This record gives sequence, C-alpha cells and structure tokens, in this order.
Amino acid sequence: MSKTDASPARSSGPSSRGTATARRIESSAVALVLKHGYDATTVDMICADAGVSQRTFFNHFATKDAAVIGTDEPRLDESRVRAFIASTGPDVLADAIELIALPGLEGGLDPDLMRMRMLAITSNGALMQRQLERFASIEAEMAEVIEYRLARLSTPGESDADVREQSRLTAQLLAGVMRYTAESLMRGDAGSVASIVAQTRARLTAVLPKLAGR
Amino acid sequence: MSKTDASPARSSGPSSRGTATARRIESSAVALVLKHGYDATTVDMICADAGVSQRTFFNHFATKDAAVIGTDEPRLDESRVRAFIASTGPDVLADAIELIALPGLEGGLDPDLMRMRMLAITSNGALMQRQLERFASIEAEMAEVIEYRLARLSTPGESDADVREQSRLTAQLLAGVMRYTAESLMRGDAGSVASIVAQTRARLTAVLPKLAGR
DNA sequence: AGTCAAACTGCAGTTACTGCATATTGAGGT
DNA sequence: ACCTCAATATGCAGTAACTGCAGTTTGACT
Repeated sequence: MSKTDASPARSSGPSSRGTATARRIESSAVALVLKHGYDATTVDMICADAGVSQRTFFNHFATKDAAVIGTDEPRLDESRVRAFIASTGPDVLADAIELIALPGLEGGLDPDLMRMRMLAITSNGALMQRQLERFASIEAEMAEVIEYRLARLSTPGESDADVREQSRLTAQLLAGVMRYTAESLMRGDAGSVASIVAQTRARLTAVLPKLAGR
Repeated sequence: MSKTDASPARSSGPSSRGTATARRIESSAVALVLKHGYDATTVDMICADAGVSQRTFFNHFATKDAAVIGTDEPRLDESRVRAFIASTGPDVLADAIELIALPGLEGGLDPDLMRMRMLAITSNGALMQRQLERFASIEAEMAEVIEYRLARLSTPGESDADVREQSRLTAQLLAGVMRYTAESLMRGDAGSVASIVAQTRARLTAVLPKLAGR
C-alpha cells in the first residue's frame, strides 16, 4: 500500500528542525566544505560522511547550499523587535543592523558548528551570496517593523502609502548595510562579529548625514 | 591534428559580443522563456530554436541564465560618470541611481529584445536575483566613483581610509536602492523605467533625512 | 592551393536534484 | 501480543545543467 508522502520535508521548505540526522548532515557538510572547498565537495561525499543515502540528504535539505548554510530561519527575536519599535530615535538603520545581525550571525545552537559554518560561508563567494539572500528573505518582515519607526517620523504631507514605500526602501537599504557588514567579515577585518557590527554602525552614522540632502 | 582551443569563450567569461550566433541564442532564449517560463524552458529547446548545438550554446554563455539576462556588461557611461563626479551636491545616492539604472535598464542595442528581456526577467524571481547580482558586480566600480563625491563632503576628523569605507558602504546602500527600484518594476507599478527611477529618487530624498541622526 | 585560427559540433561523463515505490521503525490503540 | 499508522530512510531510474575532449567546418590571408 503506497504511503505516498513520507519524508520530513518532501520538496517543500526544508526543515532540519533538530532531528539528529539533519544535524549530522549539516556538520558533515560544513566540515567537508571547509576541508575541500564548496565545489570539490559533492553531495555523495557528504552523505558518505554522514552515513545517509543521497535521497535522505535531499529529504532534509532542498539544495546542497542549504546543508552548509543551515536552514534555521533567521527569525527576528521578539523582545528585540519590541525594543526596536519602542525606540524613538532616528537611527532606524543602525538599530536595525543589530536586530538582524546579532541573532542571525552569532546567536545559535551549537557555537562550534556556527563558527565553522561562518568560516565555510565566508570562504566562498557563492555561499556568501546565498547567505545574503537569506537575510533578504526577512526584508518584508523588516519593512513592516521599520514602518512603526518611520510612521512616527513622518512629515505632514505624507500619506500612509508614502510611509509604507519609504519603509520598503529602508528595508532594502538595510539589506545593503548587511551586505557591507558581511563583506567586512569576509575581508577578515579582524574582530568579533559584534565589533564589526559596531564599526558598521559608526560608519553608517558618519555617512548618512552626508547623503541626506540637507 | 588537434586544434585544441577553438570556441569563442571556452570556459572563461562569456562574450556574446555581437556575434550573430550569440544574438540568435539570446533572442531564442528570451522568447521561449517568455512563452513557457524559465524552468520549463530547457537549454535543448533554446538550442533547437536557435539552430545550434548545445555545446555551442555553452561556448557562448556560461549558464542558462546568462542567455536570458544577456551578457553585455552594464558598463558605466563615461560621460555620465564625469558629470556625476563633477556634481557637488549631497544627493550622491539619488544621482547614482540614474548612473546605473538608466543605461543598464533602458539603453541597449536592440530595443525590442531589451523590452522582452525585461519582461522575461521580471517574470521570474530567480532571474531577477541574477540581474541584481549583475548590478552588484559594478559595486566596486561605483564605490570608487562615489569616493570622489564623498571625499569632498568629508568632515575634519576623517582619514582617507574612513572615506573609502564610507564609499563602500554607500555603494552597498546604492545596491539596496537598485533592488528597491527593481522590486517596483516587478510589482508592475506602471510607468516607464524612467518614471519609476524618478519615483525612487523622490522617496529616497524623502526618507534619508529621517534616517540621518541629526 | 595552402595555412591557420576561429567557430561549430558530437559525445561521453559528472553532478545536482526529482518522482515513485518500498522498507524500517517506533508509538498507540485494541 | 498484535495490528495500525505515520514518520523516516532508502534504492532506483530519470532529467537537466554543465564540462572536457576530440574532431570538423568556415573564412581570411598568403
């Protein structure tokens, strides 16, 4: 009797939610990519190392990237979001960096895995790209959050629609800031993630006034 | 007698520079993708339509995407660059949009092909992503150009290195603006490319002062 | 006519990824 | 203890993108 659908994440969004198998695959993937590079690491190699079949691999991860990057969605931390919205300062962008970057890059489950994953990602341009796309995936969410801050800063003549569009634009600017941050990390400009984030914040507050046409 | 290397762009960056074959492949690719969608269009189909072998296809284009997106590098227009640098206004970002967007999205060779390509790209998220990556590829170049403007706006305490980093950051912000512009296009917010660009510019100058911490 | 190189082609192979059918395992109900 | 069921893992065959290699056509220049 056909049990049609069986696997954990059959062709839908990958889950990897904590299952031991997924975790094994992840750490094998990260380790092998660190050792041999991304292109030189085949899915078969990862499967052999993790002791699973190729089919199982793809049951857990939609793509090879996903196994390396990790699939835990970079959710926004609720309490941080509340604090962000509550703040009334004009440093919307600068505040937003920490909202995404700190939980997304640092906070995690297994610190060792996170560190190795970080290395694996920053060692490869294509993977970096994917990572940035993941950040981009919460852009819509960020736009919404940003809207709360911007609404309070709106000037007389602006409609709600204007504010919404400005929020979308700001969310994209934020993505740019994130990319700059990631680039700094890739350049290996020393320091922890937190210090790089702080540095970005400083540069941002320095340059923004110059760009705002009075 | 083996003539080892023969093809125009053997595994290096694709060229497509004007050769009739490449142009035929391009227009076949765009047309088929418009008709059947990106995923449903195989390379074989494109080859059949263009009357070339698959190997020839990959001699001209490194990837399937490339054939649809086009490979004419979005070079910066020299005269526009000069004008951009000459300008002393603080609207660095807003000015930069036009520097990239107008030649990149509008100005082209075959207007018909450009229009269809535009449709094909905006109809597919993945292709859009690629397009944005192409814009991103001139980020380094833009950072350099932006540096000229920012240097003039630098404040007393800043070193050259500071200005350079700020330029990099600004180039990434610009990429964000470009993404917002592209998103607007995809939403089909009516209007020509030029009008969308103008709209983006307006929103940008409206929102930037709010983000600059006094 | 002869030479040379650019462009085109065929073919076999690798790799990522998918659909389908099947096997295993473990928890719950009877 | 037995059956059920659902989640998970697997084998297998297939598709499609892309690559390397080796060979052929084409066209310009001598």
